[in-house]
Amino acid sequence: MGDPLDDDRLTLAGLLIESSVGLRSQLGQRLEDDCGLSLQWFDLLIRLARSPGHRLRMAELAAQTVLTPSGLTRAVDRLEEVGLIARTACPSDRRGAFAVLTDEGFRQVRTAVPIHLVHLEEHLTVLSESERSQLKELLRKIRDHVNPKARPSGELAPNPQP
Amino acid sequence: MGDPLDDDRLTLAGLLIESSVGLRSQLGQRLEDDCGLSLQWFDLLIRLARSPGHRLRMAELAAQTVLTPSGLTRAVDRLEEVGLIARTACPSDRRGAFAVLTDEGFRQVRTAVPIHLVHLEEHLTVLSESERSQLKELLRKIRDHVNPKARPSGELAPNPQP
DNA sequence: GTAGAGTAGTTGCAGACGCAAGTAGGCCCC
DNA sequence: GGGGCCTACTTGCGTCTGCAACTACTCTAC
Repeated sequence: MGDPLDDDRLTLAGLLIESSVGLRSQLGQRLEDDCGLSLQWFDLLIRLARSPGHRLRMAELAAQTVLTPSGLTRAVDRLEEVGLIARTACPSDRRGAFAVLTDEGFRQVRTAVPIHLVHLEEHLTVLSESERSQLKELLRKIRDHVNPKARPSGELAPNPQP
Repeated sequence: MGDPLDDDRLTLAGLLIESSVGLRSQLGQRLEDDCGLSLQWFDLLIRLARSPGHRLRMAELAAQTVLTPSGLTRAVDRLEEVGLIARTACPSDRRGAFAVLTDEGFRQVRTAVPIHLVHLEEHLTVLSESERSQLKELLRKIRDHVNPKARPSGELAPNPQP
């Protein structure tokens, strides 16, 4: 006992990573099968769908997601190639580019979301309603500490602090 | 409201993934800088260090980690190349191989763990002691549902059910 | 206005991964 | 005891990723 190899915090970090990776691979598989979208694409599309004008600056999108700017460039390349999103120039800053959802892109998220929710629910049945909101708040604390930039519209704001 | 694009469960899944990915990149960076180990290597080494005889079958190791068998093969190749682990034949099944920690490998985990714990603690300060154990139990439920195979020694057993 | 510093996004390159096919060994049953 | 089926691990191949270097533009100070 007292062996640092068995420290509780290692267990916690391990569980966080394992559950996230496991969930991602399960959801990704199902989404791919049922909608032909990778989880990554879905993630990008839904973030655009929730943004005003269905558009977001590249940098903003990169900050919200798991990707570096370089990774985002290629991901957007691929999505553009299949016509789900498009790039448009930013009028106020000619260096910048917007990624904007095409109609087809929006149509696809719209149909994918309910299906994805079914998959997700299958994995969340192990948690009660109150456990879910507990978990959400705990994770939010970690996320905000670990990647504060993701917050703006990474997810909808919680009840704001008074 | 009621828009499925804003469903609470999407937020929850998003937070789980974002916090895990964020944590991983932060911890990986620090560990790399301070110990010269990637998080992946550290993960493999510590799993071996906790196993009887500092050894595990390849398949078991693959199940516990984030890797497919093929990915594990290469990861072990690389670790073998730098002398942190070695492969040994399994006497009872000549198809199988054990990955076993070398002395140097064990020495490196031993010194890396306390450093890693410091890094980890920096991110966990946002949670109280009781929040940590709450979070641990919630995540364990998800992990067990999403990747039951990881359980055996993926982490130490919790208080067993009576 | 223009030099210099900083920022947005893209690309060359090398490393790592997963899938599917391959190899080698175990296991069962006739 | 040997054909057929399964399992453990490895390898070929295509894809994706991040880092660092690069281009193009903006902003500040003079």
